[in-house]
Amino acid sequence: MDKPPELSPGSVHLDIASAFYAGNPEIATTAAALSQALGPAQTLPRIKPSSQSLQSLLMLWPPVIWPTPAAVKHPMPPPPLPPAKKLQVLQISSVLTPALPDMEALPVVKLPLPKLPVHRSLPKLQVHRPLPKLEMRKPLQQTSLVLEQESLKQEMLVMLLTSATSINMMLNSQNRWTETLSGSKDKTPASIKNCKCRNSKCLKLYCGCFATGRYCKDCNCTNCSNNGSHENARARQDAINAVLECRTAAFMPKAGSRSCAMQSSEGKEADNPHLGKQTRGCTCRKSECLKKYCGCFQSNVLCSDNCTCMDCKNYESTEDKKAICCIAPKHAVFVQNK
DNA sequence: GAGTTTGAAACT
DNA sequence: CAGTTTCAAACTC
Repeated sequence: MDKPPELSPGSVHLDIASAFYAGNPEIATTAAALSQALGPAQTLPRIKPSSQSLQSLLMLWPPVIWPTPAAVKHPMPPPPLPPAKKLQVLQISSVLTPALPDMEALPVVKLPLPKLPVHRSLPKLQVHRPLPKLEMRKPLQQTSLVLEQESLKQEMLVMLLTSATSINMMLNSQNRWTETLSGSKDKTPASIKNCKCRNSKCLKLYCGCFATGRYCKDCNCTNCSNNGSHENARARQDAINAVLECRTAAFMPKAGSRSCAMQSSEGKEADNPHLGKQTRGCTCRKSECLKKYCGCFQSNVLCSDNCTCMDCKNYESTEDKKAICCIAPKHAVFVQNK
């Protein structure tokens, strides 16, 4: 089984393909193809969680949906790929159009072009002619031209690149992601979209909106301070600071999170390469990791060695798993041994 | 829709 | 760092 690429301590791993595995199985195959085409993964410069660099950390807000451990550790066979949706590409692209010219004014962290890991088990991309040189910061209009002119595979490649560019922009924006996502017809589950927080003021990770870096909008929460209003801006920023100071790896997907106290006492993620990366796993006790209580199950990934769950049945070839897969095809996508 | 169960986050 | 409490989502009826 392939292991995830070695990362320097504290570094941030940008693996778009796996990210899409976790969040958007529909284009998992394309992600795999892109991984093949682009080569091995690269890491972003390490960011130390010092107060001095807090501003830099904040530029990573809101969080990017990172690959879960199982998605990285167990490259999985891609699900059936639906027909390419050109309309989707256009929707995503609209985020980058001059309709939002102020995006250009945002501070930009110059990130190396993310080279994605090669998943050996994934199908090889059949390229009949050399692909055009990929340009991450290529203007959108050029990207669209390529989209129209190239073959279907290249079209899907561009779609991923566009998404990758969006991720890049998200990394450089604290609020734009929120605005663009909430304003678009994203596919975020309604349960995550609309929180019902009562006591946390939507400024703690209990709140799904806050935890995913979004403002509350059309939620049923009470006493909300995560609504983007001017008077709450400071409180929200303080909450973000507090969480980031506690855990630089906060807001990564559920998989082995450590409590704030635990992390701060350990204090040195750099000494432990398993902290601060996509090493979070579930700790389920009663759900057998077959219900949405389980973060792994919810993310459509199998439990991994990082999990400390009990009576886990969220692994390949479990009869219970198969049964649930039949009932809920959504969760039948990724099946791998623990 | 109300009440219960669950696991993560927060706290001690 | 282990144990407890709080919290909100998932689930059941």
